[in-house]
Amino acid sequence: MRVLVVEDEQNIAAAVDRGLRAEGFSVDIAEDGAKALGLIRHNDYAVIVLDLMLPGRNGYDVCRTLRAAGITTPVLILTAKDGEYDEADALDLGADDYLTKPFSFVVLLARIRALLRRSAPQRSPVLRAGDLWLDPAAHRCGRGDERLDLTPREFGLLEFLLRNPDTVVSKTELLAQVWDAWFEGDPNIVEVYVGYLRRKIDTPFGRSAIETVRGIGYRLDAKGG
Amino acid sequence: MRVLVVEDEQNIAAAVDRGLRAEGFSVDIAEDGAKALGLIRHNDYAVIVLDLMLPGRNGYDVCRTLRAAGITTPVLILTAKDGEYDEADALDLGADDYLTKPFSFVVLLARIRALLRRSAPQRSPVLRAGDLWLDPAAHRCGRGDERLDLTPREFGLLEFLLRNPDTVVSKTELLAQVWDAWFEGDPNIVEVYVGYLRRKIDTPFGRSAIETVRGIGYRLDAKGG
DNA sequence: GGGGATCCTGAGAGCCCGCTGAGAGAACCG
DNA sequence: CGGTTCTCTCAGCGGGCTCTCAGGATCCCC
Repeated sequence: MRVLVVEDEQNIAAAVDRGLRAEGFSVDIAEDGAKALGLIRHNDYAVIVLDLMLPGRNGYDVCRTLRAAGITTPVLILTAKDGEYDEADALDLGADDYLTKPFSFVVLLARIRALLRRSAPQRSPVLRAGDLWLDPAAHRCGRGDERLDLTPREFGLLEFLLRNPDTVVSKTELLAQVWDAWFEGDPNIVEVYVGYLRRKIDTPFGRSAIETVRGIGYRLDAKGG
Repeated sequence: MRVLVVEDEQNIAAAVDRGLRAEGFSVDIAEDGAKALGLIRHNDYAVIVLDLMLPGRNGYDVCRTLRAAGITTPVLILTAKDGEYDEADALDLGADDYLTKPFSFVVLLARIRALLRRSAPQRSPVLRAGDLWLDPAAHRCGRGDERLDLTPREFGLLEFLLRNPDTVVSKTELLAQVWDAWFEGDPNIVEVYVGYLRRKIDTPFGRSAIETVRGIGYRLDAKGG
């Protein structure tokens, strides 16, 4: 679940970044409107959080441009109370929701979740592979009756695998989708986390839902192993 | 497209029945859990709409029982807001989606459609030559029902041959396509790997899908040998 | 039928790939 | 501010895969 945050104030951007990641989102940050539009063109975001006050092309521009391009990704606008544009304007721009600075992170998170719920009418709450299940909305998962306790990163990894059952996904793809789009680290991190996951969802049950395809990547068995 | 509605309240059952029929579904109604399980055992439903509050065996029981029996039919649970079980529980039971009463028929219909879309198998194009098959996305292959265990290089070779059935491909071409474009080694490697492949896909089955065209290259028989 | 070219195959060496344990650093929580 | 959790790095290891090589088998042409 990827979110784009368009915000030039470093501290706000960093805080939102951290918070959303902790909730299992994959976050990209853009400091100005031009960069934002570039990212939007090449990526498929679930939600865009957009500050109106930006250097260069402002949020107003960005929102109009992407709507004109036929992109319907939900946009949540951040406005300063004393800003040039007020809350009412935000909705006219094509935004789906707005939030006035300063805001609490909890509220932001709630609004984002609301947008996600709203924008995904074809939402299918529970992903399944055999008796293995995961509910993205409730942020829970389990095997049969047994609940599984996963860290955010493990959860994101399992969610992505469950969305692509019986398909081999490469480590590069996993890095891009579950980690960052331009992750520059050691792909070994994927192996490490697949290992963690296996020790939670497979080993205790004597199953093997996650298969290694040597030289290619990993595959989640649609029957749960 | 058959739907089972498990609901004891006559007026709700009748309304849902009427509505779904108008949308082209074939509908069965069960007033209690026991009847529901009986119907499920003998019929193949596309979706099951299940009220949790039932006389006798309740929805909780029904859902767990059919999941335990390995039935993966999508289940949409109806819960009363003040009920014994809440929405969150529904997911643990093995349900795929839930809806809180009272609900509008439009919403119910949308949710059912979503479940149908998701349970529809997203088929990836599978390459075939007779009973020999290879699924590039899942990275699996086999002969008939029997699964074949190939190494990455063997898999790549077979995939390329299957993409060019009944065509003679030279060793140089295979080296360029399956190995590196600028492969500088001994072309004998192709012979070696064709040998490996034959011992896995042909010899055990008494077939000969891969033919040698002396002086030219190899050809894969489109009928699988 | 002989001889050369081509193909097949068994054995084995090296190495790449993926797995895992240990641990550092950062974030979070009381 | 101390403890805990989570993320990520690193290095070692073990196994299987890739590839080389050489000798034998097969084919084709003269």
